[in-house]
This record gives sequence, structure tokens and C-alpha cells, in this order.
Amino acid sequence: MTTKNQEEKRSWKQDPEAVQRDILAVAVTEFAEHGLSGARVDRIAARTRTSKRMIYYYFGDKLGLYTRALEVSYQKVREGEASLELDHLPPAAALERLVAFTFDHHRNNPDFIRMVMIENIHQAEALAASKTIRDLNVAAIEKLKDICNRGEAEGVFRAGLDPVALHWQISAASFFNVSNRPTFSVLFGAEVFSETSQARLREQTVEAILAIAKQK
Amino acid sequence: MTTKNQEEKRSWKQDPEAVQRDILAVAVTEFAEHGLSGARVDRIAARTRTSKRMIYYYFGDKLGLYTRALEVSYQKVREGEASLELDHLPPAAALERLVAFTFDHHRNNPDFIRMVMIENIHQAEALAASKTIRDLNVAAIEKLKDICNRGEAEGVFRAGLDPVALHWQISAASFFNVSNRPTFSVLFGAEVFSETSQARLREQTVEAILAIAKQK
Amino acid sequence: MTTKNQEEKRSWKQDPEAVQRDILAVAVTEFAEHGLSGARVDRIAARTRTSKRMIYYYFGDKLGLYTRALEVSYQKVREGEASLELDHLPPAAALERLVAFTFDHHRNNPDFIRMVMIENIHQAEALAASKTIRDLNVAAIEKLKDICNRGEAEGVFRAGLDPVALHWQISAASFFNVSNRPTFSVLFGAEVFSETSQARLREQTVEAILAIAKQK
Amino acid sequence: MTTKNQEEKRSWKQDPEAVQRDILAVAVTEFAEHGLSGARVDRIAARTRTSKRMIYYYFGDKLGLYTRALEVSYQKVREGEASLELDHLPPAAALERLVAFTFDHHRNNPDFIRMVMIENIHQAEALAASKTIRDLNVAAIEKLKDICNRGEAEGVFRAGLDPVALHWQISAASFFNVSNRPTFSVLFGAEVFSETSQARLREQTVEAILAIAKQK
DNA sequence: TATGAATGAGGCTTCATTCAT
DNA sequence: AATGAATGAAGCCTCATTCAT
Repeated sequence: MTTKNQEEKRSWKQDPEAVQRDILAVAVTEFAEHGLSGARVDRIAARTRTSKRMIYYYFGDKLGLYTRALEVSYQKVREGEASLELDHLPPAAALERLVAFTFDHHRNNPDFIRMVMIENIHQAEALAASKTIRDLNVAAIEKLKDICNRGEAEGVFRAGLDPVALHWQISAASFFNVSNRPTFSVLFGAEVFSETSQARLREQTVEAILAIAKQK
Repeated sequence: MTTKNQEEKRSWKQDPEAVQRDILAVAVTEFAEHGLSGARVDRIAARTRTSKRMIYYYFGDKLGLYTRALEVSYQKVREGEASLELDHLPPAAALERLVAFTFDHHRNNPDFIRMVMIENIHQAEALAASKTIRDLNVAAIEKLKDICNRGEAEGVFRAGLDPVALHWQISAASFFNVSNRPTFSVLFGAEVFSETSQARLREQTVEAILAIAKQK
Repeated sequence: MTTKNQEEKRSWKQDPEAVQRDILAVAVTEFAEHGLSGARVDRIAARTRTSKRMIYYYFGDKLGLYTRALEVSYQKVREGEASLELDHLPPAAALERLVAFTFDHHRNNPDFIRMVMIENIHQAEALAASKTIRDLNVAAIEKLKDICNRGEAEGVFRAGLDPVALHWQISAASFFNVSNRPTFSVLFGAEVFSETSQARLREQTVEAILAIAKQK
Repeated sequence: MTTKNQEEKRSWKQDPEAVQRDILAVAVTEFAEHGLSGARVDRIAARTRTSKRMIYYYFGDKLGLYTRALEVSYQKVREGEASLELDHLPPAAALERLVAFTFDHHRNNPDFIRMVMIENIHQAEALAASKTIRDLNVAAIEKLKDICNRGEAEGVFRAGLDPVALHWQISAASFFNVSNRPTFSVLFGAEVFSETSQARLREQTVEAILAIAKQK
């Protein structure tokens, strides 16, 4: 009512990007929790500082919002990975560190994992449509390719290593560990997800990957 | 319309179990394709030889149908695994065969994989409620435990092997290979999923698992 | 399975009237509790020793069952009233006793009251169709008419008393006391329905009715 | 179709309260006529100037609509009673007027009576949940309490009169007269509901209540 | 006399989305 | 840049009832 209040309200309302960030943060949570069909635009709007109408204003429709939420998820994760400094490490140590890091990183970003799961349920259609995300991942694989090249050059890794296949191996363990935790816990107990078990699994995984790289 | 048709219709009517099997087969496909929220009861009914009403007659509600569909999926897969004859093989060979088999089996049962993905999205709630499935999986892990025991006794496997952790390793690779194929293909190309690449990945996986078992 | 069991089962199954009584008893409860639309044929069947199919076999449809249930309710209540012996009492005492009895009787037969409430909601259509019930009530009013006649003849009641109007007065208090107990309790407290309050209300009602009969 | 019509439609659109009033008016009629289970949301929507969707938009679900309809019914009736000016009348005259008024008022508001009947069938659950209605009725009983107090103070009413019990007596006659008209008519003829009979019943009731107040 | 299996019709409710300002 | 009101289409589910033996 007062001019003061209006000013305050305007302060962030007049900042379209802040509004969009607000919506996206909520959207990621909602989509990660309920999937694409299970997510509710109403629920997203309710947890937002804006109204449902704004979602359509900025993102067009539910799928548009989902696509942007997916992009934001990938972006955030890849930014986290950027902190890794592997160039100055010898190849084996670099690979070791990369695997361990990925394992932990996935564990710490369950919402991202869930977004990817959901995207796989939907045959990666939104992903295919997003050039942004593809670019992000090309960069990610470059890092691994560099390690492989150095390792081969130094003779510590076997020749003809496929960085993509290596990434597949690293991802498989790290991803499955988070994605399938609910069913795995129910079927075989939650013990595998205790801190000590997780530490051992991570170590096992690191050693398995290194064995593959050095293989033969 | 014709008397013939009526006869035919009758022939499978009045056979409740056949009707339920019919519905379940369609339901698995629909749920695997669209998820729990995305699945449409109408669509399931349409692909069935019965009516929507019968779905509710036999399964109560959508969640009831989903739960049964999940159970059926697990059952079918575990039955497939039962054909494996591992007892007469030496431990290492048995493990090798189990890993390779699991890898292939998951590839050949994408609908099962998708059902499990969906169930993970839903925090394994339906799974937790189904004693049937838990029993099935207890049996599955027994097989692996037996291999471990024999391997340890013969001194070919390291002591203290955790069958559940081993199952985790086997599942991670085999499951991820199917579950994340869509996103992985979009981001890093479909080459990893070619027959030759898959053969190599399977071999790599087998060797990695064996390395873990023999480790140290 | 055994012949013995079959015999036992047959023992009451072969008694159609017992089956119908079983169904009707359950039906009265269900209709009284949920009303005509609210009652569920499935629920009635479930609480019965027979199947849903039998309900249709014996009563045609839901409305047929409801009508019979209503008839049975009236019958039971009127039979209860038959135990009253008023002929040998002087008119005032007879009327006093009739009022007090009705008051108590209604309190003790809430299901009957609810059936009548429900029938009123439905504009007494089923009642209008049932000659059985009309006959029952003609008999009931005769009793009151007799008391009035004797009272007038003896000069203790005023002339021109209308037995139907008197019945209206008696019913109003006795019926309302049961029918509106839920709303009345919520709005004005349940104290009016305590034993002591009820005793006083009954006495007040008796006196009020007698005042009307002796009036002027 | 015509511009005129669109204008008209617009004129009352965008007026949420008008829309809600429209819906509620229709809802009261439908619920009063068919009860809670018997009422059809479709039928309500059809008699409305809005669509079925708006019912859910404003009232959540059928029970929510029913609850509001019940509240509106009570409100309307209590507002009608507010026109009564009893303070300036001597106690006996005030009570006489209150009884006569209630008797007529109930007769003129059969929909309200039916709503209360229906609510009683449902054990007053909606009523119990509505603070609004409870407040309304507290006010209603205050009026009666005031009359009692004045009457006792002036020595025209007996001491220890319970206003709630008195309200029970007044309501019993006035309510039953409307609620049980259908069954009573079928069983004992419609003559009791003729204008002359009703006038006499009202008078009888007034006198009976006054007799109770002055009693002893 | 009895019954397990089946069902058409219609019930309530929810969804993403657009209108009109 | 922003919004409260409104909605068509479709979702899930339940009901009394009948079929076929």
C-alpha cells in the first residue's frame, strides 16, 4: 500500500532474470521429484514468489520450462566440475582423481541425476533439442581425452583407449549409485549406501577404471 | 457381429487369468514407455481385448495395476535368469558367465530396465510394498553368494567378498548401459551402442568385475 | 468340500426367506446410515452371507430393496408398539403412557427414524407405493382415536379433538429428538441429550400434550 | 454469438463474488432436493451461468460446495430472523411471537429444512467443521435466553428455565411440520397441512410452549 | 435356487493453458 | 512487465446392473 512497500516489491519484480532464476530453481526441484508428467505447474507456481502466469510468460509452456530446467541442471553440474584441476597431474593420478570426484559429485547432486533419469525416460528428446547442453558435454569429454592422450604418450595407458568408453565406465558406477539407490536399498538393504561401504565402492571403482586404462 | 465372432470373444472371456495377463502385458509396455503419471489407463484399455472397466475390476486402481506390472516385470526377468546353470562351473568361470549374461539380459529387456528406472523416480514405494519382488531378489543374490563362497574356498577370490557389493558392480554397468542410452547417445554419439563397441564394453566389464573379485 | 460342509451350507441356503431376511437386515442398516443414493449395493452384499447377485434375484433393483427395507422398518416398529396395553387405562393415563412410550421408543429405534428421514427427503415416494405401510399406520392412529373418544365421552378431554393433530404433536417431539440430534448437539451442546435432560424433556412433552387434550 | 451477447456475458464475468453466489444458489436447490450423494455436480453446473470447472475453481470439491451451501442456508435463515423485534415486548408476548414466527419461517423455507435434514443424515459432519454456522446459532439462542431472563425476573415464567430446552421444543414442532410432511401426508392425509389446520397447529404449539414456560 | 465374471454409463476431479486487462 | 479470472479437454474411478452358466 505504502510507496515504501511498492518499492520493495518492485525491487525484485523489475528484475526479470531474478524472477526466472526463482522459477527455475523451484522447477528443477519439482521435476526432479515428480518427473515430467508428474510435475505440477500449479505446485511450481505456489513455491515461487511469482504467479503461474509468469511461468507461461517466460517459458511458454510446461515443456519449455522443463527444457530450461534441464539445461540449468547440466550447467550447474558442469560448473562444479570446472573446479577440477587435472592438467598438472600425471595421467594415472588425474584419472584416479576424476573418477573419485565424479563418484562423489554425483552423490552430492541427486537432483541432477534424477533430471537425467527423467530425460532418459523421455528418450532424451529435450536434450536432443538443446544445443547448450551438447556443447557443455563436449567440453567435459575433452578433459578425459586429454588424460588418455597423455597417458598413452607416456606409455602408462594402453594404446587405443576410447575416452567415450572410459566415460561410460566412470558414469555407469557413479550414476547407478545414485539413480538406483531406492530400489537397491529395498531389495538388498541400505548397507551399501553407508559411508564406509560407499568409500570402498568408490575405491573399487577407481581401481577398476584404472585397470581398464592400464589393461593388457 | 457374426456368430463366429461372438464365439471367439467368448472363447477367452470367462477366463479371468487370461484377461489379467492380457491387461498386464499391455500395462507393462505403457508404464515402461510413459512412466506412472504419464501412462494413460484409457490407452492401456484400448490396446487390450477387454474394457477399461475390467482394469479397475481386477486391479483396483492405476497404482494397483502399476504395482502388479512391476511385479510381473521382475518375475519375468528373474525367470530368465533361472536358465543359467552356474553350479557346475568353476567360480571364476561362473562369475564371468553371470556378468556377461546380466549385461546381455538387461540389453534384451529394456522395458524391465525402464520399469525399474520409473520405480526409482518414485522412491521404490511400490517395490517396498511388494513382498513378492523382495523374495525374488533374495533368491537372485543367493546365486552370487554361492559363487563367492566357492571362490574364496578355492582361493581364487579374495577373502571377505561382499556379494551385494559385487551385485552392485555388475548391475551398475549392465543397467546404466540400457537406462542411459538415450542421453548418452545424444551427448557422446551412438557409437558406444554399436554391436562391436557393446561387445568390448561387455568384455571390459567382465574383466573389471573379475579383477575386483580376484583383487589383491 | 466334504459332504458335511455342503450340507451345512445348504441348510440356510435352501431357505430363501432366511436369505432375504439376512439381506434386509443389512440393507436397513446401510440405507439408514447412508441414505438411498449414498447406500452401496456392494457394501450391502459384502455384509451379507450371500452374494450381490442374490439381491437382484430377490429384490429386482436397488429401489426395490430400499422399499422392502422401509417396509420392514415400519413393521418392526409397529410390532414394538403392539405390546402397549392402553384399553384398560383411563384416557388421560392412556395418553400419558402413549406419549412417554413413543418418546422412548423413537429414541431406541434410531435406524427407523433415519429411514423415515430419508424417505421424507425422497418425498415419500416409496412409502406412497407401499400399501403395507399405510395399513400399518391406519391401525396406529385407531388406538389414539379410541383414547380421544373415551376422553371426550368422560369429559376429561375437550370436544373436537383431532387424533391426527394429536399424533402430529406427539411425533414432532419424539421424532425431532432423534432425527436432529446431530445438528442440535453441534450447535447447542449435547447436554440436552443426557439422561436427566431427556427425562425432563419427555415429562415436559407429556404435560404439553395432555394440556392440549384437556385444553380450554 | 452476437456482440451483444458477448457484452452481456462479460458484464457479469470478472465478478468472482457474483459467480460464486450464482453457483451457491443453484447448489442449495440441488443439494436440498437430492441430498449430498444424490446431488450431481453436472446438474448444478448446467443450471449455472458458469461451467463445471468454476465450481471446482471456487469450492474445491463437491463437499466443499456442499459445506458452503449449508452455511449460506443457515445465514439466510438467521438473517430472516434478525428482522424480529422482541426487545420491546413483554416476555410472554415476545415468546409467543417468537414461536409463531419460527413456525411460519420454517414453513416458508423448506430448502433450509431439507439441508438440515440432509446434514443430520450425515451426522452433522460439515456443520461441525463450520465455525461460521456455530457462531450464527449462538446468537440465535441469546435472544431466547434474554426472553427467559426477563420472564423470570418479572415472575411470569417459572424459575430455572433452560433456553436450550425451550429452543428444542420450539424447533421440534416447527421443524417436524416441514421435514415430515411427505410421509405424514401419505400416512395420515394432507389435511393437517391445510391452511386452517396449520393455523390451529401453530396456535396449539404456541400455547404448549407458553404452558411450559409458565409451568407450575 | 444360485453365481462368478463382466460392463455401459456416468460420476467427480485435475490438468495445462488462455483471456482480458 | 505483470496478473487474477477463467476454461476445454481429458483424467481416474464408481455405480447399479446384466451375462452366461
